[in-house]
Amino acid sequence: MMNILLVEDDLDLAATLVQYFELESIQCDHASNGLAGLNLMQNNQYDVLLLDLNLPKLDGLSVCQQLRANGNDTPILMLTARDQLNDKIDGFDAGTDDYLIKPFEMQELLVRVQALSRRRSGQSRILNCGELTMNLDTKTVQRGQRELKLSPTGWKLLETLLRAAPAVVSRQQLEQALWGDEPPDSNSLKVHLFNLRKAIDSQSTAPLLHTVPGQGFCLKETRE
Amino acid sequence: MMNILLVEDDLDLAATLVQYFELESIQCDHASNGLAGLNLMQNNQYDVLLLDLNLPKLDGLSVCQQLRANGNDTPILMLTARDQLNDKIDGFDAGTDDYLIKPFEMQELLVRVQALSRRRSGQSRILNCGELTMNLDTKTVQRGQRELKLSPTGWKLLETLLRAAPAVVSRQQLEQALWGDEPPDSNSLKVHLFNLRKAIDSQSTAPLLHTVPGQGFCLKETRE
DNA sequence: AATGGCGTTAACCGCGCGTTAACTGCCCAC
DNA sequence: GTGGGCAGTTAACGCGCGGTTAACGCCATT
Repeated sequence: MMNILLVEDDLDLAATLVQYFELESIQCDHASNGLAGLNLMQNNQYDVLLLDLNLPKLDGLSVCQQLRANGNDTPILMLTARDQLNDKIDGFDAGTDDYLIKPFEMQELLVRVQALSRRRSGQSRILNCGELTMNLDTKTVQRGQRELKLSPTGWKLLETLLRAAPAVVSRQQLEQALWGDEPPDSNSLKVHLFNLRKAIDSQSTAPLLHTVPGQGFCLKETRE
Repeated sequence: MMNILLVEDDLDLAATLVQYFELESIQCDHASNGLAGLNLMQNNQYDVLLLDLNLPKLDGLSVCQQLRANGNDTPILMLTARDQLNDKIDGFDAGTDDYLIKPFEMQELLVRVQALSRRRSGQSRILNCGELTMNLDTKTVQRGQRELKLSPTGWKLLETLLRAAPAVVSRQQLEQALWGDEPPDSNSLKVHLFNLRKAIDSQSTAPLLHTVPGQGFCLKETRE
């Protein structure tokens, strides 16, 4: 069962689309502004994101950029009334995967959504690094055979690190991923990282979570 | 460097496209019929496949189906003169990732190709000079096989030198890069450069970091 | 009302890193 | 031969970053 998110401020259109998708047995959530959409994306797992370009609170391009900055690589299909080529280019630069000009035919939207989701679903919904594996479906994390218990923030933290691995993720990026634009004042991130370390690395010989001084943190196997 | 395959029987159009891609430094192979295209696909590794729908010997849809049946999941962008919705649906059913209707603008083709290839491979960002390589994602630096350990400032210093290499960078520019408009009073830069030298060049025969008296510093391979 | 999980906050600590100053060695001018 | 300037080298100091711990408060569950 496919599960997608539609972010669209035209409520009539939104209702029509949601209904149409239901007929095709596609579960379609809906947000009517950019901020709400971003929130839903951060707290749920969707197969495809349908994103209007002109949105209240936060426009589609910004939503797209923020998601990508957070390491979210859900396929994004942009909807727009403007058929200017420049907009398309901006969209692709922001990390969009496809584009559709209003007005469009429902059938075409459907096949494009299916194409995007198909490409995605080829990839397994399992993230891993070394002997560490995170299953996005069952929401479980294992180090080797041992199953780890993580708090919600610990989970999100690990997920963003895993998606980026073995690249380094800066403090700023991590804060952005955890709290959006309003990070708490103090060293909360430090504590969460400490707890995550305890969960992941404490009972093992070789640590996976490394700090790169002045740069950030990364997950990496150290072999030698 | 991106590497794509174009399967197109209109030789004029094909020539134009290949040329255009070259301007964008995209390597573009060409086949003029379906069978030849299939052969090339099976013997090479491409980032994206541009596929015309109407082709001699074997039409685009069949090529697409055969590739997918063989487990090849290279992103496919279909080109076609017919803009019938039914064709699109057939295309997506066969495993196509995107669609473009002739005539199209080159620029649009370009961004769509880039979007497809981007999704496929997260290309890592790397700077290098001689046997020195700096990976901006994993924040690691290697000289040959040996991995180097740098302090945050050492890193920044090396990065600005690498970006400029093999050009000379003045003291002032380096100070600007490290501290912005308020450089520390004394010979801090000298010390950092000394440490950087120690990290990069100490265990090697040929130094890479050179000082140009009265001018500044540069990274350069000295071959003689 | 009591409990426990979880996120935030503050305080503390050790050490790495950056800064600083002082010194050396070299080249060139006089 | 002598002095000044420039680049390289070394060691000491002190701050701040990152790690660690404990306490507090919120919320949900019972």
